[in-house]
Amino acid sequence: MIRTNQDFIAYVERLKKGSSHEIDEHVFKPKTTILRQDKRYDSVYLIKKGIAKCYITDENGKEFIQEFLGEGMEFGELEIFSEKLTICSVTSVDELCVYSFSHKTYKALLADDPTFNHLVMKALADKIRYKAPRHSYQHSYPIEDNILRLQKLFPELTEILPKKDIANYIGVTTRSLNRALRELRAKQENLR
Amino acid sequence: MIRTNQDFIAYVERLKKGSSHEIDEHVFKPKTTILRQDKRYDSVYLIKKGIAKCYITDENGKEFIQEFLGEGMEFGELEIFSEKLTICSVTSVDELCVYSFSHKTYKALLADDPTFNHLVMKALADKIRYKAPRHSYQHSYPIEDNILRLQKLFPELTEILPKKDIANYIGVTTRSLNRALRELRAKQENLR
DNA sequence: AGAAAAAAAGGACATTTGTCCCAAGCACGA
DNA sequence: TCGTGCTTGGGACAAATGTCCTTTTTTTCT
Repeated sequence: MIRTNQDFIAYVERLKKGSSHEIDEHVFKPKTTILRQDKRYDSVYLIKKGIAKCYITDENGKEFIQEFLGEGMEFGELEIFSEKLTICSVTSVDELCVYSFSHKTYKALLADDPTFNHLVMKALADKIRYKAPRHSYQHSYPIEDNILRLQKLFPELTEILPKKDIANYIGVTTRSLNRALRELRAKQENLR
Repeated sequence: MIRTNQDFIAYVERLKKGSSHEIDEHVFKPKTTILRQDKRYDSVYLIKKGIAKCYITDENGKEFIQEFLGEGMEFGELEIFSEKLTICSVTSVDELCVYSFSHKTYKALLADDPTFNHLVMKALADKIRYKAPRHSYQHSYPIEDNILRLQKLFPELTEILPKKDIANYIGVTTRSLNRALRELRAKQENLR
């Protein structure tokens, strides 16, 4: 659920030391919104440390969380390829350290550095691979199954995130999430 | 809903005429399954003409349609970047004409042809952009709204596709789709 | 520390969607 | 041309989820 990409971060750190490219560093406080849906930006970010949530808000104000980004994941890169507005808002969950590239630098790297090019391409492909089964799974299984799956994959996450985020990630209301959690607890009582 | 990419097809046709690369052509009959989920393949396909559906089947046999691919859309390309199994099955809806590249050829083009490289990258980025709001929308709105949206975007599609596919695309059962359609009809009666 | 705001939990009820059926229409192959 | 098997349409009921609201607890800010 929290996605990472060690290869990418390792390579960018190497690049930055080489210092032939301008790569900046930033630190954002928890709960800072870095990208806002439907705006235009001129930077691409790569997460060095921390967790960010990437989400869409619809007209009714409902949030739908696309993914949680961890070390080595980038955001703001889609706008390099089609000169459009950002589709997702991105907000830091805890303290977030990032590397940032201007569009200019990023494009230059894509064009001149085959390794970088390949890493970006792979990262895009992985985002697609990741999303496909996820939405399918969420549709096909009851909330309880989704919770169990999540708790198995990221036991620690339930501690960090507010219930609302977990609900938005699964795509249900907080009420439904609570109900499901209670039923799970009841079942575990019964087992003892 | 049926996605296309004219730039890509135009460029590949130009490439093929140049004939320095091996690009084959294939025609598939309607309802032919070209890729099967969880198998391994050695080709990438680009649609020249026709429509294909791209879907995931879960353990219970439920299909969830990811997207409908039209002219200029590719499939089987994700496996170039991570040497994994295919995540989606792909089946022709009507007669389907495709160009096909061996992985070897495709990789060579990616490495040596910057225009091709850029087109592929943009295509990947667009797939991500496309999926994000779609799943969010489907979750947040009732079936009726999803149908109306679909009918507005692709009035012809309702003719070509069996109801089951439309339901699978929206992510509901055929029963629910029918119910929603009937209610829509009733509402339109009332207006007159 | 104390007030205000946000998060968590859950009751009661409404609505949506799914499941399980059955029946009619149509389509394609033996 | 006659079946056999999809596709379509819908009834009846069950289950899941959402909405609205209230209460309690926790966090945050001054």
